[in-house]
Amino acid sequence: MDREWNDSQPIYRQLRDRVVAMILDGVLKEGDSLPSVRNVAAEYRVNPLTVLKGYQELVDEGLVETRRGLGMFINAGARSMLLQGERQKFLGEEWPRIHATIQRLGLTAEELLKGATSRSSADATPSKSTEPNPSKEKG
Amino acid sequence: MDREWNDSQPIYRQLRDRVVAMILDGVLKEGDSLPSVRNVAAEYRVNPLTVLKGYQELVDEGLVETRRGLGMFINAGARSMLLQGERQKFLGEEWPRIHATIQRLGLTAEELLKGATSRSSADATPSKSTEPNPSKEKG
DNA sequence: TATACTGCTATAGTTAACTATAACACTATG
DNA sequence: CATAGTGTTATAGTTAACTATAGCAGTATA
Repeated sequence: MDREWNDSQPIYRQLRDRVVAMILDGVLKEGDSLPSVRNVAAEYRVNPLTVLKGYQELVDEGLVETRRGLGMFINAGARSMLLQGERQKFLGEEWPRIHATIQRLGLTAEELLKGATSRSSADATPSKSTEPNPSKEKG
Repeated sequence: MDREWNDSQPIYRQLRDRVVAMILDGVLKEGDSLPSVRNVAAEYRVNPLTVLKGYQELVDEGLVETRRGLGMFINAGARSMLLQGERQKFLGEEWPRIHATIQRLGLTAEELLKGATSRSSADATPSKSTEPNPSKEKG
């Protein structure tokens, strides 16, 4: 877990996404309590209200439940709901755009599957040519 | 070109990305003029200032040039600059996150990169199991 | 000169995201 | 009761994104 934020999306949403990731990864199990609003706020140096907002999204999605005075707990079935819902969202809304980008950049499956997970540098030296998609030739 | 916007990113940036896509796709060639600020603003029902802001990003990136009274024109070398820069950005910043998501959802990057293009419905029926990453077993 | 295109600036207002600070309400422990 | 942990609400301020509206400045044509 890095302590930094992406400028391309609001913090509260990134926060929500991290919890989702932790549930999917099994780091947080059903019945577990989420780290407290104040703790998270302190750890990430973020306003408690921002954390709360992220957590509330999870409540609204039915993934998490609040017990007053105790904390927030992951509901039973949260993970399978997530697996289904997030898959659908990803395949339907995100992947098409991503795939289009990949093709536009002339990147190959090989290229992407090579270093993939742990890599965060990037050589930008694809195996093909410099002319990726000479298909459309508008007049 | 659809006339709609994504809530996950500011309009001016999406606008910039569309022009970039058109350059990469060869729809807009070097030397060509961009559609005018006012035209785009009218067509997409968006404020001219928002369009201008998107265009200015392109100018700042050195992809586009302004000729007062005439319009904005795509610079020579814009496409190869883009191919290099966007590849690097994608491989270094976006793909690692995307790949992590794919794995979390129990999907395989291979499969997505193979078929995928024209699909936008989403079945949520991956070839593996329903338990994607049972690696971590926190106490 | 006038007309009609360009990019661009100026002014001003709305909304969403985020912030700081404080206090309230509930639960468990002592 | 007090204490210390939860989530939650209230108040108020900053910033970025977007909007509406108007006008300036340059270019080309007539």
